[in-house]
Amino acid sequence: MARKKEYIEEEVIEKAMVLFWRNGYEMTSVRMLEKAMGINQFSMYSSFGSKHGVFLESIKCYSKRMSALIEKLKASNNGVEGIKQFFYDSILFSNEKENEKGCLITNTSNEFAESEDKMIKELIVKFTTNLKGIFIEKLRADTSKDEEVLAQQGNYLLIAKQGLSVASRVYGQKELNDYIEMTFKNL
Amino acid sequence: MARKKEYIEEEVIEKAMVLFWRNGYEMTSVRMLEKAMGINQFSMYSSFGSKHGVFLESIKCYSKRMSALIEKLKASNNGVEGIKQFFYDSILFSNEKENEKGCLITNTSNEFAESEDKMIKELIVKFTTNLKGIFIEKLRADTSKDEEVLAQQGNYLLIAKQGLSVASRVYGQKELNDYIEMTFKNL
DNA sequence: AGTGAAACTAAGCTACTGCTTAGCTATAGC
DNA sequence: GCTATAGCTAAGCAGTAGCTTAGTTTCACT
Repeated sequence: MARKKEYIEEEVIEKAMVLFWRNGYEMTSVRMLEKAMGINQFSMYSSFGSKHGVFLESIKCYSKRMSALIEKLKASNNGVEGIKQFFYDSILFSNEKENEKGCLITNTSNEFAESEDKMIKELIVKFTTNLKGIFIEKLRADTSKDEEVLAQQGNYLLIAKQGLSVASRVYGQKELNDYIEMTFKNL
Repeated sequence: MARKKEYIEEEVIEKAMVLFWRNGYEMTSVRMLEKAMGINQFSMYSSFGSKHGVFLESIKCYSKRMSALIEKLKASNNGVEGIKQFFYDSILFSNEKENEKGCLITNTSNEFAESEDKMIKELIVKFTTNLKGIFIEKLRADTSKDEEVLAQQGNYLLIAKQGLSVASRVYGQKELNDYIEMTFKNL
């Protein structure tokens, strides 16, 4: 006894996800979402409650899409080779969405670093701890590597993420494949 | 034959720098700058032209303040120990400004990653390539380390900075000292 | 003391933010 | 075919963004 929705929520959220991925949360306005999602602000707010709600669903959508790649990583028996493949797959996913950005969760983690947003933090922690665990497991399983070296590399990764390191972000996404190649060929 | 300025540009820029350092460019409003710098918007605009102008000068100010630490790093003869000291000095500089954030240049590099802002990019590249060069030089000079391992560590650093890595940003600034300690004690 | 130029204050400009609401339209059940 | 209900459109809300400007004050010079 009422009118039908003229859109499918999963479909419009996927479009929102791409936009948030490209611009980040703060740099994406409700007007931009309106255009990209192809629905009116009213529909957006009645479906997802707020801009924040749209963002949360977008992250969940991203997380869901990454699950397939993570399952593939889990299933791989070769430690380092599996992780390398995972990086390639991630880039493929980005290209598919015509997106030059890295990982949406990492970007969000950076943008919300000083924020107290519990729902966002929870989603990030859930995603990253899971993946970190799988990485460690895969690397441990690789008997060809010295554990001491792996530990050091892990710590370097953490320090770099802390942003205290001053390694530049000058290089573009294009050169990334080369870096991955360079890094993993020595492992 | 005119009125005197009631403020010193270097002094108010230092206050702007601290604010930008804490909040980033976009999250710092002209009203906030007005209060922090203790001058009126008109004065701000007549001295620096725009919010962007204030930001550029703030980065230059930061860069200048870091020069002292960089000179100390250059003068050090012990490779890894010098870099470790540099990290500690950086934290000290942050604490001095009652600031929990990492490096302003790194933060800016992240915030302006997809931007086309040439002046900002130029300042970032200048700062980072210089420091990266010094790091490499210092590490090369340390004969106690295997060059292969160093190369790998450098690449990891780059990959992590690219944001493709999914190492979490969950850890706070407080734990950072421990991480530095952990990382360098194995070097 | 009077004058011109620069620095000051405070109000106001337009554009945009996230979000709401009044009024119209399509639909399922009777 | 009528009605209740939910979705739709588009205008508009208050708040804030970066920036400008009209009007006033201070000062070095004559």
